[in-house]
Amino acid sequence: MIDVPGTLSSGQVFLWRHVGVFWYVIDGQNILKVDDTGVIDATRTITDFFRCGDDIDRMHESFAQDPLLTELIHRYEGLRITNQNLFQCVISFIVSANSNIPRIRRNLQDICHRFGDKTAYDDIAFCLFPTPAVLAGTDTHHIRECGVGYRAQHIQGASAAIRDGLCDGIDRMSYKEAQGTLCEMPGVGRKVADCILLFSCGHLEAVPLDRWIIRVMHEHYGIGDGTTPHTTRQYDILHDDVRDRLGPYAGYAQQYLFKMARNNSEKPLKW
DNA sequence: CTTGGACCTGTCACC
DNA sequence: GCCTACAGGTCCAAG
Repeated sequence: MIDVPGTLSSGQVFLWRHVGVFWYVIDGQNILKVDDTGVIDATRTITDFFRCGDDIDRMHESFAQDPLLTELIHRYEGLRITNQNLFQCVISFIVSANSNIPRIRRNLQDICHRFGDKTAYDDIAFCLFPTPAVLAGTDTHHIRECGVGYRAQHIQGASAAIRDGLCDGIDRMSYKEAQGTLCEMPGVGRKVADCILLFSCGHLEAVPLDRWIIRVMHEHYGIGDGTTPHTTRQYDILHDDVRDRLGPYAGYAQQYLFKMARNNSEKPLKW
């Protein structure tokens, strides 16, 4: 039903551990306990992290006219879009900018170890993700010690914005409205905003256009020229074309294509 | 509105 | 071993 390891290692989620037959996912101040059927317990609230309500059959139907996606939904059966804690998602993708996945994981783990509360669950030690107030009140010099470089200022600024209520009620905003709100934060441009809109706000029409997807859209669909857009205007134009081509489940389509692109790359994945 | 660069840090092909 | 390019982009100053 749900491909838990496949989903957790698909580049949407960075803070999780595989212990025995379970996976433990750090999701803000919450820790989710997961088995191969989905979330089975949590330290605070059991959330619908794997979006079990999504109509997968209907998504398959919407991909019926697309040979590549039709093949990919079978090859990667059970790959899901996640529904993550907003603040952690914001910081995760600010950290992801101009970086790479192994390093993103290290940076986020360091942030938890330095600034998050320590706790235990099933006799296993964990560090939670820090709150907006804690990171907002931390000097950028100390945030920088987590190896995030110039992103430290963005992390601090975005934390302060969220602490002050910028994103309150974002779940009730339209895609464009929420995008505008998110992009007010330092370090959040169109691509990072799309990650947050898709992985935390439930906007399935959001398609994060990273280097991988831009390459795939050019090579397999003839959309765009394969180079990363440099302006928000160029990004928006490309995003509209991609969304129109992939349909109402464009966010899911993006995740399948991203997985394919990474699996096809020569270098072994470092998870 | 478009173009050109800089930017922390780590890893990894090529010299 | 040493040097360069590049990594799930964003921001800022000029043209």
